[in-house]
Parts: sequence; C-alpha cells; structure tokens
Amino acid sequence: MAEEARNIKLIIVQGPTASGKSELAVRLAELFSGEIVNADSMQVYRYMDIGTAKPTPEQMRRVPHHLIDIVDPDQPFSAADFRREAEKVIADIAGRGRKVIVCGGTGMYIRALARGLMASPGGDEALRDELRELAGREGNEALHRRLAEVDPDSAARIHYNDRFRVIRALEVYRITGQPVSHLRLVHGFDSVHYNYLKIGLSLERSTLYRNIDNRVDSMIINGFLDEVKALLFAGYPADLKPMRSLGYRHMCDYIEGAVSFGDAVTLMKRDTRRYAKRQLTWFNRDSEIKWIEYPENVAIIEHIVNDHFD
RNA sequence: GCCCAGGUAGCUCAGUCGGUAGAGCAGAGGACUGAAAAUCCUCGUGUCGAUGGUUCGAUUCCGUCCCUGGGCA
Repeated sequence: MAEEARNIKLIIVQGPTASGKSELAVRLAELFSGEIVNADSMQVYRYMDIGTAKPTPEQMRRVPHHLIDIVDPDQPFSAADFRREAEKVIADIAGRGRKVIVCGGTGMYIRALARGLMASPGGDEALRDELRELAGREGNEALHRRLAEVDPDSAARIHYNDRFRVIRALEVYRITGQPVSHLRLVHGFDSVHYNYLKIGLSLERSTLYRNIDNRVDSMIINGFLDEVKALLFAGYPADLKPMRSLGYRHMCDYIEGAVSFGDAVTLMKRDTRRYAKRQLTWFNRDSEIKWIEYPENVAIIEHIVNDHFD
C-alpha cells in the first residue's frame, strides 16, 4: 500500500440489499463531482444485470461507475481481486482530482479494501476439489479432524460443518505450510488503508423487507427469467458460482423443473430477506459505520460527506 | 335450517388416556481474512375460539354459543 493512498478520501456507502445505495451514491457523486466504485460481489459479472440490481443505464450515464462488468461469469474473482482492482481504480480517480464513492453490500470486499487481507495464497481449485471429495467420502467431521491436527486454533474456531472454511484453512496450510490462525494473528486488520467515512443506510426492517419483495417482483416483470435463460444458453452452467447466487439459482431451479415458478419467486424473496439479515449482522459489528435513516435523513448524509471531503 | 369435520405459535399442523403444550416452515440472533448474493452455528409461552358445567385441577370430558370448510336441503 503506497503511502499516498492513506491520504485519499473515500466515502463508503453501505447497507443491506434494496436499501437504496445505488441511487444515493449517484446523487452524492453528482453533488461532489465524484465517481462510483462498485463493492458488490455480483455486479462485477457481465451479462448478470437484472438479478444483481445493477445501476440503470440512466444512472451510469449520469456518473462514471467502476468495477461493474469486469469479468465473465465463469472467470474466478475474489475479495483479493476486488481489492487489487479497486486500489488501481481509486488511485486513478483521485489522481484526476475527482471524489471517490465506494458503494456496495459485500462487507468482506469493503473490509478487504479498507483493512486489507492476510498474506494468504489464492485459491487452488484442484486442491479444493480434492478436499471436497475427501469430505464427501469421509464426512465433515473427518475433514475437521485433519485440520485439528495441523492447526488446532483454526479448528477450534471453525465449525466442522462449515466446509468452506475448513477447506480453506487446509488449503492455506497445504500451500504455505503455515496455519491460518498464525496468518490471522499477524494480520489482524489493524492498518487503515484510506481516509474513509462509512455511511450505513438504516431502514425499518419491515420497510426493507417490503422493498425486497417489490424489487424481486419488478425483476421478474423486467425479464429476469429470460436473462437467466440467456446465460444458460450462452454456456454458463447452473453450477457456476455466480449462477448459484440469489435469484439466479432460483430461476435455474425453476428451469430445471425442480420447483414451480411461483415457489421459485417466493423462495427468492425469502432468501434475499435472509441475505439482508446476514449483511446487517456483518455491518452491525463494524463500529466505524455511521448509520443514517434513509431516505428521511439524506440531508444529514450530504452534510457529513461535505465535511469529510473538506 | 340440518348433518359432518375443524378452530392449538405469524402459517400448516401434531399432542395432552384430565396435571397449562411441540414439530416443520416463516421469523429472530450470531459467526465470517483470496468462493462472501457463498458457507456455517444458535433460538419455540402461545388468552390451546368464547362461555358455563363436572373436577382438587379443563386446552383435553359435557352443554351452549361464535367462526371456518365440506355435504344435504
């Protein structure tokens, strides 16, 4: 991290899905001559527009957006990739004298940008396949026991059913010969990489859930099913990572005949609500976020953004 | 109007041979360091429709009433 990055001022707009982040970011960018950096793990994918609730073409015309449509759905992309790309783009925007507004709901991406990631290796698909296969054969607890042998601290933190993390911990150990718990300790999220202000959009839970239901309905009306069919037709299979995300997996289930269309939509709404709840759990732990009732107190947001950029 | 079946958690229902009740779903809370829209963990008190009666004790048995299905007229 270059020293000058520490002086770059960032506004980070976050909040649960369907809270109104995108429109607020556009408004702030217009007000303060800024550009938007996307921090949503799904909007980075091309051809996935309706289901990821990307900014509208009209919004994109009003203000430059970055890190949207940067990879194909079958290309690997991770928090580390996001961080690297975001750093480049932020340096560029700031270099041109424009303000930077980061906007997105992926807590991990935002933390990776603000606080970095530990020095761990990238994912190794072949190794993951091997470990997944092992888990399938011997069970989650057996895999967890292997982790306990090489990295007891991580094993104590990770539940044996949390296969993703058990596999990741084993993967890191195999590649580096070091336990993840050690790398965690060394990293610790203690260095701040930018001069940022985090704004969280706060909505009544019932309002948020109503927004989600309404947005799903309008996605359907706007041709979401056709978008998913087109992706499948273009050769992006249903088991691809982004195709397992909210909405996309529900439409795939319907297309495969596993559920009725009505049930698929109902489940999509339910799972999106649950996702919003998980986002809130993540954000609520972050004491740096300034929560503002939205849209009622948008004037307060403009005020504190103005102060920050001063 | 008559007959039958129901009315128990937000929903669908189980259950209590009379000792104030429990599943699934919904929902709530939490974790999260290169897959994160992913992955994982934890959480069940509600006038047992209303009101009388029997009983030491009724959501459970009996009567009446109300409501919801279905059938017959």
